[in-house]
Amino acid sequence: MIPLAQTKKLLSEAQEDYLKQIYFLTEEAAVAGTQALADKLSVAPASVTLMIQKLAEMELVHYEQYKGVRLSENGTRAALEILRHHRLLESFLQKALGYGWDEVHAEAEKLEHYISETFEERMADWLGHPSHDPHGDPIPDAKLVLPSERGALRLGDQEEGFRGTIVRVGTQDKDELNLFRQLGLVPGVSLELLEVLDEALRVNCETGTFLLPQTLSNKLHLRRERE
Amino acid sequence: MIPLAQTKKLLSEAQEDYLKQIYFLTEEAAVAGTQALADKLSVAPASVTLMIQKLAEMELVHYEQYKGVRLSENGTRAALEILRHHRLLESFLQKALGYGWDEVHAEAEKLEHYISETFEERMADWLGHPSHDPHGDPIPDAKLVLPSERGALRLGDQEEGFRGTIVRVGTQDKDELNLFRQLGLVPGVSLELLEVLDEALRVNCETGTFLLPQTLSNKLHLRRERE
DNA sequence: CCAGTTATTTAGTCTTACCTAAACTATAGG
DNA sequence: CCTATAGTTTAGGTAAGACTAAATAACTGG
Repeated sequence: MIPLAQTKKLLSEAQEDYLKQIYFLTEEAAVAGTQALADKLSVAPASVTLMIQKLAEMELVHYEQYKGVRLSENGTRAALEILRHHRLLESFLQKALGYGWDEVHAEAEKLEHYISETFEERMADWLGHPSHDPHGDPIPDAKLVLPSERGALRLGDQEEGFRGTIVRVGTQDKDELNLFRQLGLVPGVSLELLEVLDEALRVNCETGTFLLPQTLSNKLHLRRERE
Repeated sequence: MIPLAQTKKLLSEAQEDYLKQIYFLTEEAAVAGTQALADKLSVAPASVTLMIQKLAEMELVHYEQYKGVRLSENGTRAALEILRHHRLLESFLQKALGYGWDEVHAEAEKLEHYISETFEERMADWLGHPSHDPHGDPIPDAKLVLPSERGALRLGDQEEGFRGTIVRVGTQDKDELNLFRQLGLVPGVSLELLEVLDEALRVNCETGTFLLPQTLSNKLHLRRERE
């Protein structure tokens, strides 16, 4: 009488980090490349290949040599679980423990690997089962389903004259976060796209008018405002 | 220009666990023996010797071959830090997140190694800087000073007729904790020592009269009640 | 005070988990 | 078709932590 296959976790911190990065990279590109992963994780490409092979053996990823890697169903589940941990932690640290907007990430990054399902659940209860974290990033629910993001548009894709409300600041970089906050570009703020330049956008909001480089403007997600 | 020596942590989970156990064992016995540590940590004695040598090199313990081991000043600091993490976590999980009396330990045992000083501090704030955790165990303060335990007596050391109030249930064992709770022996409860037998004590409290084996009665700490 | 027992340490291995450099190989774009 | 680039293989390294077996020290009871 063999017990049910363990959907349960036995993943190391490193393995979870690989899965998370594969998840992020395949949000845009179908498959994740070795080099891109190596950059994100600050390791040599050879290390990535090795780890990917291990993850493939565990059936957490689909892997084709020289082609790239993407998450399997189990891998996606694992990644979403980590994402849920991370984003609930960010919310909880901020709302329950008074962490600052830029302090939460590092702590969540560590703890996401070590909290139990119970901890996850109790945080969700405490927070009232939020659908988004303080940066506007969507939190998978207990069944690991992401809230639908209907109407969320990337600022970088819009045309001059576009007006919208920021719903998400899609970056984890501490400096970028601080910059956004200093510019007053946080979820809830209304904004107008004044001019599309070569490498930047000119935008206007409550706190003023700025030039926003493409790299940054692609990280802002907005909901269109009816004019 | 070399920066100040790092009193800061670079200890592995295993190392921290060794330090913690040495701390507990030397609460009663001046030095901790290899065998006792091996039992507590569920490893072979040889493994303990190896680790102790490593810790001695790091100047976290004082070690004399064949004699035993005790914490150095730095080692004590490290152990108290972990203890503080653990006990704050137990309190916080219970009070803020509604964990049950027996659920807290396992989670705290894991997380104590990974939370930051910030997390520690914020929990302490949230809890109002408690001096004791839900089991009555003392929590070192931010400067790692333990609250004085004046008047706390071990039940096992008392004579027939002794009456006192439980202030601490000094065990981490899940089954023992459950037993104590089922008997109604939790901090705050008043109790009378009826009879001292060979291997057990007969005690009486609100919830009834029981025979308590020595091994258990040594774990109850009480404050004498004025008659 | 010595012998047998027990506790402790040494020595030599093992495993796991990651990582790297260097050499080799596939692939896709000109 | 051919080469630059991205990806892979190979071989090897490190670090942590554990184990067994054998040697040695310490304790204890006669």
